[in-house]
Amino acid sequence: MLQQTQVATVGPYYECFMRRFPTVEKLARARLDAVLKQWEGLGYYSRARNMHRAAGEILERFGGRLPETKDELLTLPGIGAYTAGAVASIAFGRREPVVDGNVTRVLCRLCRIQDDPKKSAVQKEIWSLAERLLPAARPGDFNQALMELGSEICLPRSPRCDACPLNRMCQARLHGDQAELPIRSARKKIPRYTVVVGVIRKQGRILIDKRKPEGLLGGLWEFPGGKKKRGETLEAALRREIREEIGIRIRIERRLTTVDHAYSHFRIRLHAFECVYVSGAPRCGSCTDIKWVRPTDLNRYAFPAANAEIIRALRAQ
DNA sequence: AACCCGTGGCG
DNA sequence: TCGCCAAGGGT
Repeated sequence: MLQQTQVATVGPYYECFMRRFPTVEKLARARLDAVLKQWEGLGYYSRARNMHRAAGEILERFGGRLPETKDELLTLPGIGAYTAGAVASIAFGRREPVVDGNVTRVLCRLCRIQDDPKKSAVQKEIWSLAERLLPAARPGDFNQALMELGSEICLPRSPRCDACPLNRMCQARLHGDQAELPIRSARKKIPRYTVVVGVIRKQGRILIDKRKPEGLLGGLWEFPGGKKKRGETLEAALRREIREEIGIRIRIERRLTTVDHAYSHFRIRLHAFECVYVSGAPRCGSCTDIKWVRPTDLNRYAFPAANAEIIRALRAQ
């Protein structure tokens, strides 16, 4: 959960998740849909799918006990260098370093590394540094302290060097360029799309579909729709998408709400329309399941954040 | 190596 | 409104 996600955001999710799946076996035997429902709103849903798979492998290959060595941890889906080091050192007291965004920033400043830390050669250097700095005693505490230093003191924008216990030995601060490190390469421009979806009603029920198991928002439910093409009106785009993807005809009643949303590598403006079913038998184009559900049952399904916003608008009216 | 993959907070 | 960033991993 903590991968690319701040501790404060994870907190409540962790509590609910551990109540629902208190053991590896409970998690392994749960349905993926139930796991995704607990993960709903956290993002990067492949983490949930990987954790579910990992639970199964822990059960089969390790007798239900999480392995303690970094090498064994690395064999589990969703566990990479950082997570393996974190679990081995924090949970099991092994002497393994961790390098996350915080540690990268702290070490780039401490040693005044002026190269792009995304480059693999530089990553190697940072891991090597972290390993050499790591004491034999309480490696987990040391790792957490280093990350905490990064998240609380050695801030990305305006580091609080006055409060930093390492300020006397920080090479970047010695040169006064701590705020410019680590150097970040120019980001690519993010595309923006206009998306239309329909809240389609038929006899008091609403049509939702389940996304493919992999890829963007994999395994989550959504209101059907798709991208608008250039020169197309919103309504025409919606009718086309519903016809192509779901195979039914609808009547568009009115606009429900408009949501601006940013994903990891593009942005959308999402227009949701209230619609009424007209004719045709719903089928799945690229989706894997499709259902008519009662409005009060929407909360049983895992929706992405932008769709949750639409449900809020639905309840508000 | 370069992409893909969410969401919320912050300035 | 926008870019940046977060206890990264998979392909």
